[in-house]
Amino acid sequence: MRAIPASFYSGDVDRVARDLIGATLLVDGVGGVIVETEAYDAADPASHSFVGRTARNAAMFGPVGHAYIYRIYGLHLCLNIVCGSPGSAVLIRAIEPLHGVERMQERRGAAMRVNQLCAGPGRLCSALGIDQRLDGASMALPPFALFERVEPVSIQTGPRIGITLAADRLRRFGAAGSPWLSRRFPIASPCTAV
DNA sequence: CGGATGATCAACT
DNA sequence: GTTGATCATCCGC
Repeated sequence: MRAIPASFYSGDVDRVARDLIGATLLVDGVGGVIVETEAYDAADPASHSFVGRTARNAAMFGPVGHAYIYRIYGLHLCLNIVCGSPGSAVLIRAIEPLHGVERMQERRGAAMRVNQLCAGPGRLCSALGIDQRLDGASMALPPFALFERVEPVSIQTGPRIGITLAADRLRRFGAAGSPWLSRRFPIASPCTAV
């Protein structure tokens, strides 16, 4: 497996969000293959960075390839990877659990169904043991590890989830037909092979 | 099953 | 005081 270099994150955020589908994400050896992402940037009303740099979103304007982690709805954490244009990032929404599934189950509870372990940004952070202190940390250094996609994937596009502003933009990307998605894509949404 | 609800934090008005 | 890039649980079919 080839580690993802910093150059991977330059250029169009949507392209990065697409290329991260199929990549392998590990936190302290626990993780799997990314199957769902969303793209955000400073020109996007739905993005935290739309209002400019603040204390919370500072990482979004920091080094490329680092993590932007924030708390949502008072309880859950979400993991983003900072991209080339300032204020842009990719939200990691779901992965296929492959490594350290036992540790994930310890964290999420044994009752949790395996296909729900990492299906959603909050669940994913919980299962991988991500905490807010990792905000701003490099995705290329421990405890993180990121590896490039090896197999070709069919990628589906659709509207982002939980968004009210700019809800019509198709900036959610997923491995077509994957059983590990947080939600199914609307039928007849665009699908491209990569 | 599907929809409603409450949990609980931090940024911003 | 309000509002979220959410999730687990409860309740009604």
